[in-house]
Amino acid sequence: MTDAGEYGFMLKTPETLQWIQRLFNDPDKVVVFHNAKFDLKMFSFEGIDIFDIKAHIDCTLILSKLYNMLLPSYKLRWLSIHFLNRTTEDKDEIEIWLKSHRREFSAEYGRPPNFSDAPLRTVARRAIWDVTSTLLLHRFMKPRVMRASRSLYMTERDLMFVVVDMENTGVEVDITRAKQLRKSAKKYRDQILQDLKDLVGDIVVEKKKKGERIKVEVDGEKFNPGSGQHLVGAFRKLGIPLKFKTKPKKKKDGTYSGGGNWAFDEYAMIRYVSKPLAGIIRESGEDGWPTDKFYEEVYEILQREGLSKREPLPPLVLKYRELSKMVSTYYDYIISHAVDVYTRPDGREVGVLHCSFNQSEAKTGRFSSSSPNMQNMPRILGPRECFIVRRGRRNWHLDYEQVEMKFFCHFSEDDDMADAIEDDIHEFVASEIYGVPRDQITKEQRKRAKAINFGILYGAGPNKIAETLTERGLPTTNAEAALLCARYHKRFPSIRRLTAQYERQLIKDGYVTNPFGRRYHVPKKQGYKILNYMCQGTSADLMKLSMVKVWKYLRSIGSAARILITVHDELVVEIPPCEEVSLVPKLKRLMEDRNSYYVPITVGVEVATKRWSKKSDPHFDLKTGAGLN
DNA sequence: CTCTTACGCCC
DNA sequence: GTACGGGCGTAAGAGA
Repeated sequence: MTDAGEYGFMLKTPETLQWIQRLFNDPDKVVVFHNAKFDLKMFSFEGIDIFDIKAHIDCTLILSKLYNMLLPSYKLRWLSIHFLNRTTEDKDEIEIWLKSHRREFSAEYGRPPNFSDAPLRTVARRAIWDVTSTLLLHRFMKPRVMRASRSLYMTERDLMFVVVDMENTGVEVDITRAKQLRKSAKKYRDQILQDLKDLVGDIVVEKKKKGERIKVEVDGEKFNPGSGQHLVGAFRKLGIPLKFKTKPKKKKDGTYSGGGNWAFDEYAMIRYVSKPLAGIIRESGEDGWPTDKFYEEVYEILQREGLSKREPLPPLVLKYRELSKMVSTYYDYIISHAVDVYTRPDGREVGVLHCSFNQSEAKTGRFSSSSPNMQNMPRILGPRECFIVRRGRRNWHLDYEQVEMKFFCHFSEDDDMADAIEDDIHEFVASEIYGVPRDQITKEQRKRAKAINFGILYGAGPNKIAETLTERGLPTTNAEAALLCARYHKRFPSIRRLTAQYERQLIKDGYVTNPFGRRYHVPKKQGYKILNYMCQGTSADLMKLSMVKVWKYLRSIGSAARILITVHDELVVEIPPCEEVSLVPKLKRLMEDRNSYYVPITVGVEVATKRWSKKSDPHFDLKTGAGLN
């Protein structure tokens, strides 16, 4: 579809690809996509050099997200109906076709059908409706977003190419290691399962059927620690009175649902066992004990303290869950999704994992990551060991230090807090709210102050702060937390002034704007979220800008270094050793901003030489350059 | 097969 | 008197 109203539908052929190439080479053209990243990726797979496009590429998905982050849907269909008053059939013809042909198609071709398998007429009709909508949506969104958030949109637009490049690069994985870890995790998982079966035996399980409760006997061999219902049966059989229920959970739309079932999460389990075992659960989690140590320790405590035979149930269930998760979420996934797999001369099987990064999913402006999610890899347990550094490269982790807390200082403009952020903000706040000199602050006091700092950043109230602390093993009453919060606000009055100011802006305009021009439309009832949106979102936009800067710089000098992943305030770049000396300090400077804000925004640098780890290499000193090459 | 619920990991 | 922010993925269960 063009501005002149011409439209058409093309099949993928060498000729049409050439046509696309010519279009991309024309600096006078503006080419619009809804979710351009997807199309750019497709084109790059077809051999088109998307990083050298002369035309101006726009994305209506990104535009719509910037226009308003709170819309119930960002599908072309919804946006068109809502903003363009376009009409459409109630049903999605292609979706219907896919659904009704799934079985028969899979039987014939051995895979489920996709878009391009649908009848040409259906596909063409839908495609034309889509491109027409996209162009009209562009006419609506572009001027509005350019008025409100011009430079931000330009960053997001450049960022699309960075993301495609990053995803196409992928990360190298050590499949041999993943298989070893999976084997070991399965071994312990099965051993623990056997222990649990022996401990629990046959149980009676309550199931629901059409609103009625039905009792079913479950053979000991069929016991499943992953089932809440089975756990209820097991606890009853072993004579452990059930005490704790799940609480309603907040859903994405802000409403609450769920809750009321018997809870078996870690905190509940800790409260079901005696003190020594609870200690083991906590300590093993904090220090990342190996499974065998945990296992032996549980039984040793049982002996030593002469505890009841049923006591290992909760810790073993926790460990079973953890190991199951490791196997299914991480090891299985890595092993089955690695591509370009080959065996290195040293006998190790390695491959590449191409995960995806979504630059316009999170409301605040942050990236999200999926398939697999690289942003929630456990920090202490096995999975990170599976990610390795490419031969002839080292991975440099550049991370913004305390960046959200720094923007918090920036917005609140509290001089004392700004001074403390570069040292130890939690200790400083502890000293202020406890009225104790900084060198006399205890670990507990600092921990509570830290919880308050983050709690206030996240919009929590005293009760929630008390609850969080208690769950984390530092019992705190509501009154205690309320007192500390009150002292906090008395000592740092600018925080309340700031939130009040945000609330006023919200009432006046319906949104609040961050320093990069990103607007946060927030329901008036949820004003407590704004402070967090501002801190989290400003950090995110700074990172996005940095990624574009870094990527452009690397290209401009023809560097072989590549951006691998981003984890919110951290950027991982793989660099050939010969470039390190000049590049690392340069990237650090590119990312840092020591002047624009109330406090200097600085970047910490760490290097990983073999595996994915933030641990510094003790043989490398950035300042002296010792250890290079 | 799809939805909800519970759980748990990350910043 | 209110109320911790932002994500993703898995398994189990229930209803269709």
